[in-house]
Amino acid sequence: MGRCQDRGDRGQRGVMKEYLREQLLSTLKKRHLLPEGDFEVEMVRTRSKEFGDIATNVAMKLASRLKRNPREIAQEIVDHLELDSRRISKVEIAGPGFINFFYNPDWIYTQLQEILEKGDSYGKNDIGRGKKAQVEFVSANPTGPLTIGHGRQAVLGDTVANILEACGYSVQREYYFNNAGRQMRILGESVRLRYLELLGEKIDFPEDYYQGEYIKEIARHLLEKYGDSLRDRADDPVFKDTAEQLIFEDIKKTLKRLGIVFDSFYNEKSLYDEGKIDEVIRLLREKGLVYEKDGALWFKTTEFGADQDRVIVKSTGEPTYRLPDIAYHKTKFDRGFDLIVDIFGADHIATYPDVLAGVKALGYDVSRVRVLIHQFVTLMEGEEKVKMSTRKATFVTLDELLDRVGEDVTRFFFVMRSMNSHLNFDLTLATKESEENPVYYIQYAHARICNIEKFAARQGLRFDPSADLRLLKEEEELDLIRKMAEFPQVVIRLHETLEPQNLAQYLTDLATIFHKFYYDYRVVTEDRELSLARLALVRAARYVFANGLKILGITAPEVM
RNA sequence: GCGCCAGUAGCUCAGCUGGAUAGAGCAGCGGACUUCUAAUCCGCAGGUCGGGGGUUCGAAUCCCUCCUGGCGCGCCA
Repeated sequence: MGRCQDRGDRGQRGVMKEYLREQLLSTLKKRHLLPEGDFEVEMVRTRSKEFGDIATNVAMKLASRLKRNPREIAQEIVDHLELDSRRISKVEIAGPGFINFFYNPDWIYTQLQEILEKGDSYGKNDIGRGKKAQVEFVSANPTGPLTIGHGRQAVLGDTVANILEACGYSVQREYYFNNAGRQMRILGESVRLRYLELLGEKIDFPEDYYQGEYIKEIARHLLEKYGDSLRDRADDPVFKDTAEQLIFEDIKKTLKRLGIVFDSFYNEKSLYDEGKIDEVIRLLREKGLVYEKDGALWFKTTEFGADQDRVIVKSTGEPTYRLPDIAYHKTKFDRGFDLIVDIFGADHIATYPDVLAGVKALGYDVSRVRVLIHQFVTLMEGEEKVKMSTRKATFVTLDELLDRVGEDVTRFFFVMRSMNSHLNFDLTLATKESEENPVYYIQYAHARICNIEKFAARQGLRFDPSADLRLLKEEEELDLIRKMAEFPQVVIRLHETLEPQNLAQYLTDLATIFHKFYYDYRVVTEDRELSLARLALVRAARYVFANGLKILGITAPEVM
């Protein structure tokens, strides 16, 4: 693991990229083609394999600065470029002036070899080695079951955490909640009223209380446990506390189904109890960043680019939500996280700049914070749009979705699209679509490989790492290796973008190439040596599928 | 009025930070199982990348402007 420098590019492909970049740079210098000022030799992906494995656009970028024909420049570069033929077997000029490089097949085999050697750890890197990261997500107050909307955030957050783990970070998954606010007070009251109803009292249940059936269930639970002894205990915290406890259990159970387990639950209330709220006020006061007006305390967010200052303590003496949020984020820094990821729904788009301004005001390095905003899931019941509200109990729970389409499909569905896009979720089509879900396409590839290995074992053939990989000469075989070799770069890119759909996309592409190979060639043939080489090939593919699916939190079945 | 996100095939969406002929899955049409799993493969059809300007060798991608949809813009959280 020692060879990793602290740069983006790693692995064989990265090494090749650097090699070509250096050779090109020295050729440009030699031919006095290097312009004044900044100039980067850029290596780009090729559109398809007929354009080689990797290309550069330097000739085109130089054309305007040198006022010369790009193809002519490309020709001059190629004529004077000295390359190791063991690495690059062919160089071509194509299109408007691309210089395309073709890897020597030997080089491709070394990439396959690397996958086989690394196995389960292939694709991982140590960008985050020795660093602590925290991902905060879901963070729904325990006022009701998780909905499909929460599901998107839950899966997104957990997948981001998986990505960071694959990059060597030590990751903490945290759930932030508040059990002391108005919402929770109403929750407790809602339960109490339903309890009284069960005791036969006539209750006028307010419209803005929690309407869900689960409130009645909690009330029944109280009735069984305490009988009618709570009838006149209007101020007893037991209503709220029991509701909180039962709902949290429910939430955790749902998350567990998706394979999501939080390392930490952070209660907003503790910020008050431990004096962290007052501390923030004191610090901001010392820095002269707050002032009083109209009986309220204002934070000078305008000094951090906002259009107006914000109230952090109301004239009633109560803090606004901003203050605990800032104090909470302060604890993230104080707890020593090198990378802090916040995942919010689109409705919080306007609040996070205030929070960042707050921690910045306290002297922290805001560049450690990555805020991921995801758009909402629009739930469709056929043509009908369903407005979801926990309060009104017009929601479809995450559990119901899991019952209908299953855990793997749910996870894949929520990360196969960009978080920036609205997700149209037609419930009536969910089950039907799940039968054709692309997640099966990927899982099937993995299962097929497992089956091949079982079949081969029955023929007395087992994966042998010393197989002669040079027997893999077919285009489909080389395509598969090329695609697999991209995997470490994909993970590095995931670390940069934190956009899991890139991985979903990659695995789908890889599965396409694998299935095509499978259809065209048999792994187990009469030719023992070739069979061993192909067994090594599919073993490598199995590693990549399994490693990729693991990051997505999706099972890699051996049989389907 | 202001901010953020989106607008790409009939539908749902990708498009790797400005590259070569814009892709996939559904849906439609036509083919492929005596074979290691047909949850697969092959082919056909489907596009003024919301409209209009601009930047440059080159734009779905960057800038400006307009249109449409979503989410926000509180001494609510």
